[in-house]
Amino acid sequence: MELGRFTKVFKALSDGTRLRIVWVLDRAGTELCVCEIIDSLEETQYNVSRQMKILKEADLVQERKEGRWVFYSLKNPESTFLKRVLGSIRSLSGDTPLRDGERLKARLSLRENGKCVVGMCGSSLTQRQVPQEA
Amino acid sequence: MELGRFTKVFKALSDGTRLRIVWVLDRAGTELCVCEIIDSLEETQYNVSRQMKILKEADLVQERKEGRWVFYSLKNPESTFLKRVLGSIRSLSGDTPLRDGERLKARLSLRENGKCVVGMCGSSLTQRQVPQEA
DNA sequence: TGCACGTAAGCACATATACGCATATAATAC
DNA sequence: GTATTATATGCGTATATGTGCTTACGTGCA
Repeated sequence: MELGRFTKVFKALSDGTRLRIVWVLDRAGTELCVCEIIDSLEETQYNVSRQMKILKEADLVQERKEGRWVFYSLKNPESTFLKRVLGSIRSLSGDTPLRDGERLKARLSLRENGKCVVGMCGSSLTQRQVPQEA
Repeated sequence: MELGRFTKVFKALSDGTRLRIVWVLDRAGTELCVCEIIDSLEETQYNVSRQMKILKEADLVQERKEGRWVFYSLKNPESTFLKRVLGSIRSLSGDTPLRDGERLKARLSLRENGKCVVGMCGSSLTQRQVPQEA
């Protein structure tokens, strides 16, 4: 497997926001609506959207469109390399992922018939205000 | 394990030169003298030296000084995370690592009593000229 | 047709990164 | 001492990256 493929993947994972997204996707086990990721991380809409694009270009996630909604999921790792890398992320812990996981769980409980039915923040916010960092 | 630790490691591995260095160190199985790394990668002295510093700051390698020589080796992975990540790099292949490995082997054969005794390039070059890329 | 909403993209800017070059540091040799 | 050798560092610069803000796109609904 080529050098460029490796560096691309590592680069995609070298950012905190993207790492959290991958972690949450892995944790969820299913595809997630963008708004669910936004609410889980308490990040801005445009930032999450941007990072999703980078993760997609690194071939780490795939998207599925359904009406206005876009669902993202981890791509099935086609190589030992990706299996190991994704596996490594599972040992991620600490305050931030912990809270992300809790918010993810809360967001997922709002689903109906396993589908996302609410927008961002579970309310009518279009843009998020600055999230409080730990 | 903290988010920052993860991103730092991934960032350190997101560069082609550094990835090749880690791969060569892993491949060698022993500590390598800086000049052996330089000759294996056919990279400039200052560039390799710089990347070693970054890898050291990411806690991926350790150094041991002996007179004028400095030997670098992979740190023993203290976590599952690092074990998996380093394991993932082992599946690296392609032209560049292949050639790096061949040059490494050639360079290691110049050792005496398991020690590096020649300088860079096996000759008297102080600075390397531009390496030809594939 | 027009509006609302989920998502993506463009622009601006501050910061980080990679890398060539020259030079510095440190240890050995003469 | 000076010279030589192995390695490290500082400077300059081109390019990449992260992120806030605004705006555009696309779909569904009144």
